[in-house]
Amino acid sequence: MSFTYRHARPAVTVDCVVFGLDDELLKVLLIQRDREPFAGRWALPGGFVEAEETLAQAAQRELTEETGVAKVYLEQLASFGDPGRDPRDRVITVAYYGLVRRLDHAPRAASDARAVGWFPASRCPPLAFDHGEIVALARRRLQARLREQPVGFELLPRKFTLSQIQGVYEAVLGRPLDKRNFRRKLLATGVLRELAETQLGVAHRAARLYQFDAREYRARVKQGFHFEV
Amino acid sequence: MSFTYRHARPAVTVDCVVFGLDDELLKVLLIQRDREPFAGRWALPGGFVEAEETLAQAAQRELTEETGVAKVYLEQLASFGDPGRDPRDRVITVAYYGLVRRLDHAPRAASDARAVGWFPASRCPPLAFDHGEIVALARRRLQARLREQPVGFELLPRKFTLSQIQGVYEAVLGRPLDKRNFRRKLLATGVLRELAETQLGVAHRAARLYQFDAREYRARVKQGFHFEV
DNA sequence: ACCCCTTCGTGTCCAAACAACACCAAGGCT
DNA sequence: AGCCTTGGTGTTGTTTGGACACGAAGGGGT
Repeated sequence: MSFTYRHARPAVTVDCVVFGLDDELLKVLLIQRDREPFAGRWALPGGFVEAEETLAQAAQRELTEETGVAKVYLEQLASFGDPGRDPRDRVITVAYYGLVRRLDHAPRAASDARAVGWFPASRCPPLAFDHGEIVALARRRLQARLREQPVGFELLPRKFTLSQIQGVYEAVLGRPLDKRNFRRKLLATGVLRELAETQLGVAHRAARLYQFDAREYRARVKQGFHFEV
Repeated sequence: MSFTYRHARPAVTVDCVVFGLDDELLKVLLIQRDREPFAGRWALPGGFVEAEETLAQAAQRELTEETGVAKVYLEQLASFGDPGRDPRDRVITVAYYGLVRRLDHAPRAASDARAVGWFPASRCPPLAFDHGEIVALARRRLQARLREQPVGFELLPRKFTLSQIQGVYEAVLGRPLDKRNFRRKLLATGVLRELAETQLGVAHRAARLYQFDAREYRARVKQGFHFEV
């Protein structure tokens, strides 16, 4: 029997919630839709899954097609499939969230995006479909992940100061942290490599630069180490 | 333009990883498939999403249709959609995981299940599709959830002893816990109501019964309380 | 009636982790 | 030279976490 075909098939899409940091403010990358439904509305970059790609590949591809942002750290968030979430038809979307170093990427609108922009994560414009809900979930997930996985570094340049990484945590968690306690705890994880360099071109004492040591991190994880801040 | 129809549509299914407890051993509810592909193989209960139901509803429905197990605590786990995970066709599945009080349910095979059975979570038979991978992820998620959300009670009768709930934690986490420390920590959360009753019909000193106080839990959460064991 | 066996229920101490807290140093700018 | 900004550093008191042992209760068996 053609069991496979007995059911009306929903369309399947992927959507990406991409976070970036800007002046210590957490922002989300959005596109302005060029087509109905919701033409002119801001929305998450995303689109239909093609036949021969994985879900994660589809997310990367759609993100790049619509915004020019490529090679991003992406992780699956959740799927949304309420009937009626898309007025056209039954559409089930698999949402991903990701983090980028904003300066490494210059988003440009393409594909069916009329424009691209960064918006404060806590104050997005009204979004198309149920994308507002997806962004809200992504923020909560990010907050939880940040404390248990070394993902905060993805928002910073490869070399960063301790003050910068503290800024990341404060921006995402939304509360100030104690400088001394934060440094002690983060350095105690042993996954930061202290560099010989310091900042350049700042109008005050230059801070030491650090780098996340992914190799060391993986080695420690293998031995049961659990990152936590 | 019929943008909606430009893409070959994958089929969308839901699958359920239902955990239950049995003699302090964590088990998973599986069905034996009656049809190709993988006829005769054990697999997760699940099936195609219908047009007018949410994903969560589809999960509950399929679970009940195939195993008779109804009204289960279910939570979305993740989606799996690699091309080739189903030999028939492109199939994307949204996986859910859930917890049941085993004594409240007497599974019976139905629909396209030839048989139903409970298997130790750490020693399942070879499973159809990528279901082994899904079970593995569900176990990891359950371990994490158990420590941060009061979900362990879902595996026990409504009234339980402290030794029983400790057994739940030991079964899921896979390691023994100290009785006095565990009790101190769990009671300190303040979400257990101590009942006037004790166990009946045991051949030794009867233990006091407790009940999870969901109302109190929600009230505390609203005030920023974070359950943790 | 007595003993036995099993499970219940309880408190202390030490170690580690955490939170609060303030001042001098460096270095560009005017 | 002095100013202004940010960098970098330790101690202390409090809280939390983990190790650890024994008498009490109560049904079963003799």
